Amino acid sequence: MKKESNLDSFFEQVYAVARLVPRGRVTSYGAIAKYLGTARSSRMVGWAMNGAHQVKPKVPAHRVVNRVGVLTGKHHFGSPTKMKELLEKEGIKVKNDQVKDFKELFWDPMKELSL
DNA sequence: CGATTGACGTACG
DNA sequence: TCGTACGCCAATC
Repeated sequence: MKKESNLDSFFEQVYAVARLVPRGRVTSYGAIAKYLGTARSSRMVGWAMNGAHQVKPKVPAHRVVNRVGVLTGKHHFGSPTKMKELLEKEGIKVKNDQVKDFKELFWDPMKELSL
């Protein structure tokens, strides 16, 4: 069985960065997309997350939100509140499906990994 | 096979 | 400054 999911696919790159997000931190689709050089293909990052649950190891997609810190993909975690629960469990405060202090909790791959 | 949608973001008016 | 339009690429209908 051949698996081309070896950093070859754009999705795998997204998974790699998402997995690098430290606990208690969050990042945005655009940040990952831009880090990969496809800032305009931010949508693809979201699509990649679509398979994040079936990837191994599992990808902490709950730490990935849109650029405003809104849990846009909360509905894809099985339950519309699962994402919020996971974030709060990591110490991240979520209010109205929105991450509090998102700017402070924001984990920029380009800045952290490029440092 | 063609059109539409989708976990977003940037550009333009 | 706020609102609207477009782009991106893949999957689904």
